[in-house]
Amino acid sequence: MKIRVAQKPPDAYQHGDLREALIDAGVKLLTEGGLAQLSLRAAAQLAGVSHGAPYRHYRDKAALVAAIAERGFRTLTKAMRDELERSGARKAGRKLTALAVGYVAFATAHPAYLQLIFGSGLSKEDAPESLRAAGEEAYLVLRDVVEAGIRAGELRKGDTDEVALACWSLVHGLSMLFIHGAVPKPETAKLERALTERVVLLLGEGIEV
Amino acid sequence: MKIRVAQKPPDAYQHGDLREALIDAGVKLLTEGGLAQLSLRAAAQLAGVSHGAPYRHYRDKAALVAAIAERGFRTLTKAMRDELERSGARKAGRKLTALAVGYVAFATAHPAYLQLIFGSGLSKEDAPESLRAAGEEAYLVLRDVVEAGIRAGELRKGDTDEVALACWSLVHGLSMLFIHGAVPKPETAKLERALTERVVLLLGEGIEV
DNA sequence: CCTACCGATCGGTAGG
DNA sequence: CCTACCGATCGGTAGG
Repeated sequence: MKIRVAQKPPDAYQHGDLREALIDAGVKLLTEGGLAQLSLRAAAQLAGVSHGAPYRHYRDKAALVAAIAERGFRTLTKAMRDELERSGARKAGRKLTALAVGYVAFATAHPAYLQLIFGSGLSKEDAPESLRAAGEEAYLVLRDVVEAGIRAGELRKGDTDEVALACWSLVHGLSMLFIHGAVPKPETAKLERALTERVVLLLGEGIEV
Repeated sequence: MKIRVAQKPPDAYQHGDLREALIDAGVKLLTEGGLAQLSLRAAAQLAGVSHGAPYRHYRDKAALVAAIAERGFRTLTKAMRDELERSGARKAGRKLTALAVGYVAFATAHPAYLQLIFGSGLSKEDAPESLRAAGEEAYLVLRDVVEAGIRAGELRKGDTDEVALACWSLVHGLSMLFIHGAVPKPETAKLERALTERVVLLLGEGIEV
């Protein structure tokens, strides 16, 4: 005889929005165990439903993955916007620094999102439209700042997308190196922020004589 | 009665070096199907041996993954050194550009390596010593160029590791964005190279006025 | 939304 | 280095 242990989380969703609850569960799995731990079945269990239930809301696993990635983009966009506002920056250089700090903080706080967005088989072609849009929105936060900076004469003249690409690459790369542990990760959020600011400053001023 | 179809590749390894053959197989799996397709069993099949055989050479799956990642680092190091030599660059700015071109070319030619190195659970702590050393060697190629550049007065004075971190972040981020398709990937290697050079130039000269 | 089931794959081990 | 086996997990579907 098998003892049946209650595995349903005490506060699983209650008839409410299983669709959202599954995303929550997926994020949790991702955060705690990485990409390999993300499965529809485990998400269903975490949400307190049977493993057949998710198919009422998602056609297949890829659909849930896309939904999680979409939320990731939205969270990232918000993190950047919040930091931008919080900083009260008015000049392009300061604004870009704020965006960078927001991006890196998001990345190190939720490494699973970046792993999912950039690490899974989600390539741009077969991504659902809403996911593509969420990614585009995040990019536009950066692009707008760059464009305004060039127009205001605070950034050197140049192709807006190319300058934005340089900023994005720098910050994304820094985030990935932090996440992977390739760089000794600063021990406090404050130190992380300071290092991020110095690295961004290098892009601002240039490293050559 | 079951028809037995020959699944052994015609030119699988022959009693030679199964250890190396399994790495080859793993790289192939990774390249063709991404991280999710990498399994010890599939690698064994590709190498033409039974699925129990790999355990004679690798304690577990993680050991094979580490071996593949190590080869990835060595290939990357070679790609950077080759491009550096090929360029004939003598000044730091040109050298850094060459390293960047080599890095990005490696990344887009072998996206699976970067996915494995930076995307799997290989964190710095539990990595075998040889893997850590291979990663360090790749970093030193960059660091040496930066250090020499600062000493020669071709790069602004500053913390060597911090400047190197900025370079690495920029190039790594650019590579990841290319791989993921977040940026419209240049259609030819020549265009990719040109874009990489322009982005690196932005770091060299700075984007602020 | 559940139970029961399918085929497939996996990591790993025993025993030779 | 092979065969045979283990327990586990997975995505997905049928049928209710």
